[in-house]
Amino acid sequence: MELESAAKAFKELGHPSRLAIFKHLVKAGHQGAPVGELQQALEIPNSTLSHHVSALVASGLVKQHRDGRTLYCIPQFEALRGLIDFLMNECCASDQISTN
Amino acid sequence: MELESAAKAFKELGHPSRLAIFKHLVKAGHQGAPVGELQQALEIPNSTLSHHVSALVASGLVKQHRDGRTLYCIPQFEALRGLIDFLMNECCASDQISTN
DNA sequence: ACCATATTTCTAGTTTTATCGAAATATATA
DNA sequence: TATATATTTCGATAAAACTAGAAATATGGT
Repeated sequence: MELESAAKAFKELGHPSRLAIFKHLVKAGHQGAPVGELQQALEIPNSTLSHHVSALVASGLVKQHRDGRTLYCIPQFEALRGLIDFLMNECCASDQISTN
Repeated sequence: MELESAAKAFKELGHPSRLAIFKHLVKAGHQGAPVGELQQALEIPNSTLSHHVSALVASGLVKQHRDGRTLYCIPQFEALRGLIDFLMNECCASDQISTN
């Protein structure tokens, strides 16, 4: 993963609401959760939430999938994995961090 | 690590210059690198660089240690580890991410 | 004391982000 | 087609972040 796109993803996770959104989605698992569920859980106004979700989608951390009236937000575990790898590989002196 | 402080750290890593700074420091190892070295390596104006470094210090990702006229920036591997753990523990559905 | 080096603080202009009510769009159902 | 539900887009404002030149501070050497 390149520095630019890693920075972009970190930036999106760098907002408490968006980090909470992403966390919620990850906990929900591979099927994700509807926007409405996020709204109830986090109590953020519709329009504000929508912008935050859009930002996460733009960064590649989330994708969306409509099922009828419900729009599911699906966390992208590959992208998350990419970030973890970035922190571990690109950002670590080899002897500084162990995995245990 | 709490969500608020994780978000704060992610936010700081969410800027290309700061992520590059942090990466440089990590590569330099536990002794870190002087501000001046960062300046030469990244070609960012003094004052701008200084603000970025301050932001990293404020987030806990970097500490500083003066040696004569030289101010060393020391990456905080504990904090980095905390972020990796946050992504792996708080943000992962147990069966989604493996360590290999 | 003076000068050079290293880095920060001041100041100010520009750009980006955050926020959210209200209106609009999309889909489903009666 | 009328109505309800789910979500986004519009529009406008406020707040925060980015940038960098110039001046200031800190330290060390002569």
